Amino acid sequence: MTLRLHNTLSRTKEDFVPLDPANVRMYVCGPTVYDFAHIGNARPVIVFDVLFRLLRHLYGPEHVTYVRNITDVDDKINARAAEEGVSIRDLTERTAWQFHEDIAALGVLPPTVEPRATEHIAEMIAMIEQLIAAGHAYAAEGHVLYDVSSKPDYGKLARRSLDEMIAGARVDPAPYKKNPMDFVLWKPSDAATPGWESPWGRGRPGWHLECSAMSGKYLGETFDIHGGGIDLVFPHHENEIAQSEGAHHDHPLARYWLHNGHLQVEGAKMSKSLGNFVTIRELLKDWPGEVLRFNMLRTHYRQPLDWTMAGLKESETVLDRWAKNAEGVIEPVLEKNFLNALYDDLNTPLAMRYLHQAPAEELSAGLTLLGFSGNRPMDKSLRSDIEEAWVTVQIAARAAAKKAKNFAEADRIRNELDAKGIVLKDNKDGTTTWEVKR
RNA sequence: GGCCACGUGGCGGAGUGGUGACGCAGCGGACUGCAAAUCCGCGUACCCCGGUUCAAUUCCGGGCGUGGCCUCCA
Repeated sequence: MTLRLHNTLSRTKEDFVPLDPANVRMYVCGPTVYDFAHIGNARPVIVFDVLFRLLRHLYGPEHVTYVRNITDVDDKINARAAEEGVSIRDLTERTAWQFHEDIAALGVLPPTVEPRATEHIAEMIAMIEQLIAAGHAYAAEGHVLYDVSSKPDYGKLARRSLDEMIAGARVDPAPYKKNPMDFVLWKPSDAATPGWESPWGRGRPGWHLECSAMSGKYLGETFDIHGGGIDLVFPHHENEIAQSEGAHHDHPLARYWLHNGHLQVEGAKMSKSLGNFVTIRELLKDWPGEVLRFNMLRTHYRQPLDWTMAGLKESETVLDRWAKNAEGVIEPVLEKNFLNALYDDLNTPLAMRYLHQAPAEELSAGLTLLGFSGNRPMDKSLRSDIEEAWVTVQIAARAAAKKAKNFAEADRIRNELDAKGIVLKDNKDGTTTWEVKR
């Protein structure tokens, strides 16, 4: 069974054949660091982490290069820094740090390379020069713009013609643009805005440029997989293609384009105006990171996902049981049906189906491949107000009461604990364990 | 307005031109002093209307609904 991936370029599933099996290369668009990452941001991070792990399994850990950037130059960053009265550097450093903490809690492996936009300004300027030389870009009033009419296949990823785009455009075209769809590669910065010296004056790069510059630097002109959220198909990825292919003699940028679906929260679009913006950080206060990860993988990555409290509870129920069942496995075994499900365009819900009736060895191996520790202890740290020693004493007292057939006292203790959110479980072997109730 | 996804049982969620995945919840049983946990067993579905077909939840067309993109966005 070979790996098959849904390619946005062709809108079909294709057999995955790497350019170089000794160096499988993947690029995923990372966060713009100006605020806490929300749960929607976590979806591509988790989904492509699973793909990263699967590729490492298939080709060997040392034969996969995964690049995920950090965007630390952006007008939203500038605005937020001004708002908070902090330096841009402080804001981006702090936010990047928070992002790393959050996704580490989700069981996400660090990528091979995590480049930052501000450290690749020279590469971006060089790329602009290549684009101008190739006739794909022009300077105008301190800006440099990409001339979309210079690339006949512009729109091939989004499957939209220039005419359609222009007809649907709702923004006023800037006067210095030759074509309303031309997009910015470089724009001027005033004294208060971060900027770098360039042949076109002091300025800063356009949003799309950094990904082209950094993917080219670390993965070469053509690499295997490019991933991101479905909203990035247009304009971001379309423009990345235009830039990279324009600068690289039309060599294709990436061979497989993968896009994850969006998520909703309790049936509604996540938006600031609805006040239902959920950050990873907030969720981690109430749920173990692995539960969030599990909840994300219960739905196929291309499907829309409704993020709900009920879903999280169900995820925790199943994951707790699995963790218990997989405990103490010495020799994990990857089962064929499970693997084949993942090979079929990362069908994690189907893969989990096989885990449900898998013996402990297969369960353990499956959980590990999906990025779960496989023997997660019950996370009691979420309720710091519970004193474990006291609970242990209460359990002992109840055991004594039961032995003396004083069931009224035994039940009283159990009820008291229950009122504090502690549920007792009498195991078959005569021991009693406890869990935190939700 | 233009382009594009999705619509499966109480809930979540795969998949398939013809035998009702799987999970959660629920119900019944075992176990238990009684429960919980655990184990065994059970039920209910394919948005609407046409079309193609011996046969459609699955293919095609239309409708409705939800969401995405077209402007910063995972």
